[in-house]
This record gives sequence, C-alpha cells and structure tokens, in this order.
Amino acid sequence: MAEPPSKDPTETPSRPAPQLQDALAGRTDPDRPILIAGPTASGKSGLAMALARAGGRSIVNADALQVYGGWHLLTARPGARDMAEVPHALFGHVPPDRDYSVGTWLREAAPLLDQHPAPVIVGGTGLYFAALTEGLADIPATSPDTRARATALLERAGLEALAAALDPDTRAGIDLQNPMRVQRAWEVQAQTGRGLAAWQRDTAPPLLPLENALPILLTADRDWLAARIAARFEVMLADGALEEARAMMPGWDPARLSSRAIGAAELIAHLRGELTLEQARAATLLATRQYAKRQRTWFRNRMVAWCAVDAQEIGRMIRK
RNA sequence: GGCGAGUUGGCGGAGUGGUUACGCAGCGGAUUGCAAAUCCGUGUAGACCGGUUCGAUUCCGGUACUCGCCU
Repeated sequence: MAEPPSKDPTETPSRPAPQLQDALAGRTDPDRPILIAGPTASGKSGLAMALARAGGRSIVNADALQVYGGWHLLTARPGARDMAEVPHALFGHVPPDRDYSVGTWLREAAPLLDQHPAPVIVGGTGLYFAALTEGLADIPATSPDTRARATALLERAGLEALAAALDPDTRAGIDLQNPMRVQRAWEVQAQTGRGLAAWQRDTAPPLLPLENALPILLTADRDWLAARIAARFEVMLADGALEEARAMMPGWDPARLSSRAIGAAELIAHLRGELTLEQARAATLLATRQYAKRQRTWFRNRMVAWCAVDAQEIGRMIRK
C-alpha cells in the first residue's frame, strides 16, 4: 500500500518574491501601485494591510461585491479596526439596490491611482484588474431601457435572435452560446449604433500597465483554501451573519447585483425556514469553493506575468 | 437457518444483448461593462467467478455482500 510522502515539518519555507519582501519592508517605489489578486479567503486583506502599513499607503477595493453596503460580514469586507487604521476606498460605498460594473469601478478607481504614495489595490475580481492593466473600451453606458428591451427580446425570441442582430465582426468575437455575452453585444449595438467589436478595437491604452505596478498574485492549495473557506464562514456566523441577513430581508430582491453575495440567498432561505442551517452552510461552502475555482482559472491563465506567491507562506509571514 | 429483493462511474440514478443515458460533485477552459455573474468542454462504470452468444452491464448458474420478511 502506498504511503503518502510525509511532509518534513522542518522544511525551510521558500523565500517569497524579493519585490514583495522589499514592499513589506517599505522599500518599494512609493509611486508604484501595488496590486493584490487571489482567490477568496486566501488572505488578501491581511497582506494589503501589511503592505499599506509598511508603505504608508491606502487601500483600494477591486472586488465586485465588496463595493456594496449591506452585506458586510458575508462579503468579508475589512473590519472597523482596519478601516480606521488605514484609509480604505471603494468599500461598501454603493447602496445595495444600485447597479455597478467594471466601467463604474474603473472610473472610480482612476483618480485614486495618483495618490502619493500610490495605493494598494486588492480584490478577487479578475475582470477589474484586466480593465485596469489591459484597458477597457470606452463604451457609453447602456440605459436601463436598453437592458430591459434586450432582456425581453431574449425571453421572447431567444438567443439566436439576439445573435442574428449582431454584425459579423462582433459575432465572430464572442461566445454565441453565452446569453450574457450576446446580450451585452446586442445592447451596445442598440444603444450606440456601433458594433461591440468596433468599440473594443478602439480600446485605449490601460490606465495602469502592469509594468508600472507591483502585481502580486496569491496562490493557494485547493484543500488548504477549502478549509479556510469553511473556517471563515463559521467566523462570519459567529460574528452575526444571520443578523446581517435578517436585516437584509425587508425588500430582499434576488435580482439585485448585491444579492449575489455568496451565502446571501442561502442564509435568507434559512431564515425563512426553507433550509436548515446545515443545508445553508453546505450550499454556501460549495458555491464559495466553486467561485474560488473560477478565480483560479482566470488567474492562472490571465495573470501569467504577475508575481505569484504562496498564500500559506504569506500568512505565516505577516502573522508574526 | 428458510424465503424474497438487490448489488451500475466519487454520489444519485436509468435504459439496453452490439451506440455517450442523465443529474450532481470534481477536473479543464472561455470571459473588454450584471464577473461572488455567465457559458463551454470532460467520465466506457456495471460486486466477483464461470457459462450461453459472433458479441453481455443487459440472459443463465455459482460465490460474496446488503436489505426485508419468516422460523
């Protein structure tokens, strides 16, 4: 029978990237923004705090759900103590019933880049970082009316009908089986009279090319992360996540973007008696793990040039 | 001890003598404006042994195990 190779408990932890060492010691170019990406529960916030302290920097959020007010515990937003110690921007500043998107985020984040020292930008939303470091086409926002028309058309006529209305160029560039993509392309076309592909071709240079930043990517062992995710959810519950959910019940609308916080629907279903706490917990943990996997896929394939460091190792480093 | 039913991929769960059931999980991937979203791809498994057959997960026999009923 095969024995798993036993880990040597005394093994020397490999040294994290020298750039990160310097940053943690406050020896990095203060005008170079520090970017931190990583899967959920990998310890991004802790690292951000350490780097902010070391360099006198502020922290800017790059997470699609932490921008929302309302869910605080469940979205793992930084706590009051951290917020008081270091200036934090773009956290919880959007009312839960409001829409939000990469475009909005980029507009809000842009002016924050010019601070001295430059900020630490942390989050788990790969698309936001891509927009920041690779650029985002400057497309006028689509109106709620256009959105509604697209949704109605999609329901009534189907995906093929929406796709058929696109210019060939755009059609060739998107996943025609993906309703979200097709609808967005249709909306842009309807709103601006110009194809999505044409807009994207005109994408301006990025606000922050990767070379001008210190991009750090936290990587985490799958099982280690799963355990962290579970432990963190218990802490959320202990801290009052159920009370938070109860407070969100009046006017609860699953269609809102802010309602997509993983665990929100589950906890509310439990409060309504539709799920046992155990079922809600299991569903939340499963969804969180699946989310982490999607993040990993994005990071692995789209953040190749980032400076990868092991989350476990960083955790050990900054804890002391 | 006797009688009956059952044993399918990590889990759930079908049909079928000769094609991939399917769902979930997992894994891989896409992703330039709802991204904690959305979508795509990916599994030859049939308890064991033998027999019938050109061919068995599917038919027959035996073995093992499980469940139920009976003494």
